[in-house]
This record gives sequence, structure tokens and C-alpha cells, in this order.
Amino acid sequence: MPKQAFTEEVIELLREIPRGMVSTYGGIAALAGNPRAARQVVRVLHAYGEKEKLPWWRVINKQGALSLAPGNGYEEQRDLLEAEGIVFDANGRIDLDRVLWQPDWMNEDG
DNA sequence: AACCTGACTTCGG
DNA sequence: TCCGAAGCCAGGT
Repeated sequence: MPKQAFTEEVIELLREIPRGMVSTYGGIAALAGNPRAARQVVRVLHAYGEKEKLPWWRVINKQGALSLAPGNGYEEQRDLLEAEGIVFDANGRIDLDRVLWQPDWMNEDG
């Protein structure tokens, strides 16, 4: 199969994240083929987030927290996530064990 | 081709 | 657990 550009893979993966679930920068990068390319995912969100209508708010960091700073998008992202049913604990963290999304093929037997 | 970006992740204290 | 420093990557200039 032809190897797609990383960016293309990332965009497709982001489109698969269902409402009410989240993924991580590193997780998306890993699914796209390079677990080290988390930062590239950030670039994709900046470069194509809006034009590709990507659910940028469903991408958080591996600590289960939002990477955006208060006053710089944090509230907007949190609002969007809570609107989908995502719950934040007292420390502003999300329980990834509950809402971390992964492609269906990750659950198949093989 | 060198240099820069960026909402990360990992490591050590 | 929290913080700073270093490492990492691919696309854009």
C-alpha cells in the first residue's frame, strides 16, 4: 500500500474520533505511524484544524489534561468537551482510561 | 538544504 | 507530584 504523508494519516485519524471521546497527541502520532511525532500532530491542527473541520478539542495530552493555557483556548476546549459529556476532575484532568479513543481495529482479535 | 515551529513526551531532580 | 531541560519529528519558509 502507498505510504501516505503523515499529515494525511493524522487528519483521517482525527476525523474518526467520535463525540464524547478523546485521544492524545502522541496517541494519534503513534496510530499515524510515529509515536515520536506528537508535535507534528500539533502542527497539523494548526495548519488544517479549521480548514479541514477537525475536532481539535478532542486531542489532549497524555496526562489527561488540556495543553491550552487558560485565556488561550483552554476554556473553549473544556467547554466543548464537557458539552460532549467529558468529565474533568477537581484537578482539571480527564480519566483517559474511560474516554481514550482507539480505532476499532485495536479491539479486534487479530 | 538549513532553519524554524509547536496545543508533545520523556527523563532527572 | 511538580518543574525545568532535553529530545523528537515532519512540514513550511
